[in-house]
Amino acid sequence: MTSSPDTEPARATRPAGPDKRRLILDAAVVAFAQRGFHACRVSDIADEANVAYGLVYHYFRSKDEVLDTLFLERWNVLLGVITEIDRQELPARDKLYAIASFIVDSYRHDPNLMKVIIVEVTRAANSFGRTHLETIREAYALIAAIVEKAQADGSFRAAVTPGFAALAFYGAIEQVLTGWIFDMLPRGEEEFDQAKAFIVETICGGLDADRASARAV
Amino acid sequence: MTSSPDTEPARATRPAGPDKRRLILDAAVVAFAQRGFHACRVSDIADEANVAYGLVYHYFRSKDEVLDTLFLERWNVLLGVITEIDRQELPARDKLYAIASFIVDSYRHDPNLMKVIIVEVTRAANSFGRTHLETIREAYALIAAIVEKAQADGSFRAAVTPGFAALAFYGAIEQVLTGWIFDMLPRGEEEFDQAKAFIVETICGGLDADRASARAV
Amino acid sequence: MTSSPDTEPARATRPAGPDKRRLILDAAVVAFAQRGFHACRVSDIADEANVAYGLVYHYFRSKDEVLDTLFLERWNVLLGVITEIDRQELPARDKLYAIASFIVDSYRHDPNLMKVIIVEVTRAANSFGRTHLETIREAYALIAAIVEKAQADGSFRAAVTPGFAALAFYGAIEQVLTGWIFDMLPRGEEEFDQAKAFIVETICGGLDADRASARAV
Amino acid sequence: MTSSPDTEPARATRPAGPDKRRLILDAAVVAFAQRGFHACRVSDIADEANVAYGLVYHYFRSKDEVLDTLFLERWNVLLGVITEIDRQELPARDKLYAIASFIVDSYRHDPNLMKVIIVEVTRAANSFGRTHLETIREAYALIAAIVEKAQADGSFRAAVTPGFAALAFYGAIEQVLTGWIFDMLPRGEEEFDQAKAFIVETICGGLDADRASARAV
DNA sequence: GATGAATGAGATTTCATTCAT
DNA sequence: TATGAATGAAATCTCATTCAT
Repeated sequence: MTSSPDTEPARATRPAGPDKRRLILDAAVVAFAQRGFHACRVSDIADEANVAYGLVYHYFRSKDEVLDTLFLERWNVLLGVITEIDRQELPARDKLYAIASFIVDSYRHDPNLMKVIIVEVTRAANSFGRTHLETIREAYALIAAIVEKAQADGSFRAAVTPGFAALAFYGAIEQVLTGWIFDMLPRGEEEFDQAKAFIVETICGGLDADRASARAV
Repeated sequence: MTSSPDTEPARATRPAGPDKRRLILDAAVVAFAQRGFHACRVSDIADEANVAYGLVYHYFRSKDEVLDTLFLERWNVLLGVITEIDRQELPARDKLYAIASFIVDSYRHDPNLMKVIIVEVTRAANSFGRTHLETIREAYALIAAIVEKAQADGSFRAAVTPGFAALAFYGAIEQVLTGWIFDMLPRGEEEFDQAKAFIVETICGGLDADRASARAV
Repeated sequence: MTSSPDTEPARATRPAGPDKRRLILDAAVVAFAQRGFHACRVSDIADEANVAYGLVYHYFRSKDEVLDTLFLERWNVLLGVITEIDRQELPARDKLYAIASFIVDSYRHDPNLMKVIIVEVTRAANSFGRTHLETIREAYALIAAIVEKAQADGSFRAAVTPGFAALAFYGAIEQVLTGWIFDMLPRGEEEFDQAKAFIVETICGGLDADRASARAV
Repeated sequence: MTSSPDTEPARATRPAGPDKRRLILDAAVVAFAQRGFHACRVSDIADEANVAYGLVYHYFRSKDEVLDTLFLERWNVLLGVITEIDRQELPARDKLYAIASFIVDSYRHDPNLMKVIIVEVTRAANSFGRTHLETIREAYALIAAIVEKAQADGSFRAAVTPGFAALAFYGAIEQVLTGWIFDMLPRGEEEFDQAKAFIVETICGGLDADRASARAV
């Protein structure tokens, strides 16, 4: 893979040693994943991090800010990765594969974090999702741009709009992650790799045996 | 459309007149959609319904039960509709179109209800989603069965498993609804109909211009 | 026995037939005994009586009034019985025995009612006990009068004041009932009769083997 | 007196200074005594202690736990004292006197606490009394053991069983306290001392002038 | 930096009581 | 009489946040 899913930019700007701020963020991922953001008390985070819960307020203004931080940290990595992928000379299909691959690997690497991001942010229409709407959108836009270019150079059909294609593509990914999050789908190295392929295959290849049927409706 | 999205079975089992229970359920949809389940107080529901909030507890054991009721009512309609669609003599692609159509029309008819169901239940991995997991799964299974039969009769390629195809299909739909819910996508009669077509076109037709590239991975 | 413990004066003033008021009172005894006055809802009484709970408010102004009625009904019977006993030509010891006997038989006849009266009224210093203080006192006064006369005629020693003797006597009875109420003491015909004798024996006979030791302190 | 009634073991295990936990317990005694456990809100306790009511939940899991703590603290002192008294070389009558003395002095020292314990626990057959049944029983058992030994060595008559004698003895004490609690009996140094003597005199000496009448029944 | 005692707004839920039918 | 839908005051308990140490 071009980009590793475990890039942790926050660590770079912080001194080595017992970084309590990082400790708290990592603990928050576990705690939020386990109980959900609302049901998770600040003291649950602190317990998980083995620090006094007053310390959480030393590093973060509020419980919300902890989640905001987790989301932005990770989402910015995603945006960077997509941008980087798009910069390479690759067929659109391979770019989409690389993106799916990065997200699936993100889940493989830290399932709790992806669970929190999806459940508590990207689908939370009344709270964090609304707050971070623009940031979330950027990802769709980058994917749409990839599709758009592919349609322009003829490698993708123009049957659907680029924005819609991006939506469907990302939706398929999120749905697969949701399947894992809910224990509805088996997890494992093989499953992860198969999922990447299937996502791209479904969205790019389509289900129809006979493409003639793929007339615009 | 074969099946109307506004079937309301509960109404049939209740006497006519000022059905306060229905009134409360409908008010809950609005209140939950507006503020989210957690941020919504029982008194918000009561205010919306113009009843004393004690009455909510006369008809429902708890705030949870209100959401459970809303979800089950609607999801059972969905399951019935999918079953009905599958029973008809139609190409698989048309069945999928009918399903996408029903869900999109459900949103068109009552966007708040669909918002609540998606945001508070089908994606709420730590609360209601977990509770209703089996019920949610049934829908995927019904869709997967449609794909499976189509693959057996050769109308669909076997590039991906039926379960996976169902996931991607439903994921695309939910993502489109999420786009509307977040005001990221324009809404309107045209957009709704286009979405139905695009969902099916993407999943069935695929993005690739050249199907040769659609080799199994 | 001189006086039967199951006199029910309320019944006399009411018409025969399906006396719902009586039904509710009897149901209240069961309900209060089972859950305690506070934990018992008005609907529990109604359920026990098999009537709608609105009816409770047709016959009684409040939940409190139901308990008040139960207590007064029974306590007035007790006062009447003690008065009647005192009127007879009997040794004081036998009078005390008759009183203990009546109360124990009351418990034998309707343990729930006595439980409610003791637990919810005669020991409830902050609620009903305070309300009915004067009525409760009358019983002690009647007993004290018996002791006083016995001391005057020399059949009882004057080692303690009559009021105190009455208190100790009634306290012993209530404690025995409490033992039954809590399932700390075995219940049964034999135990009931033995209790009557033991109460009188303890209070009148004393524990000391050597009465010489019974000097005033 | 051998044992002081104001032993406060909890204080020993806590640091000096403004012990808020103790403060809350002491305030709870006042508040429970004043309004009764049920009518007393947690905020009444907090007000009485001059702390925010959230602090009550910092130290105790629930309002129930506050009462449980108060009861157990005091009852364990009682059990210790009775055990200690029994260990001494004393006539049974003097042991009973010492016990009555301790309990009466407990009331003299902290009437509110004894009121709460009797009204809300030892007589509360449907709530705390049931919970602490075994603990309450231990006191009766210790008293019964004293009587039993006295019967064995001939200093007490065997007219009644030890268990019954213990019940009557404790019942007389509780009834006297109840008299004070209800303001039915005058309180004062003289009355307290007289009560101790009267309780023992009644139970041990008996009321009968002529012991000949004290035949076993 | 680090701790956790202290605060108090705010949520759910219960249930006595009223009242239209 | 009899019913039970409707009301809403009030109570417990939770937990984010502050702050003295």
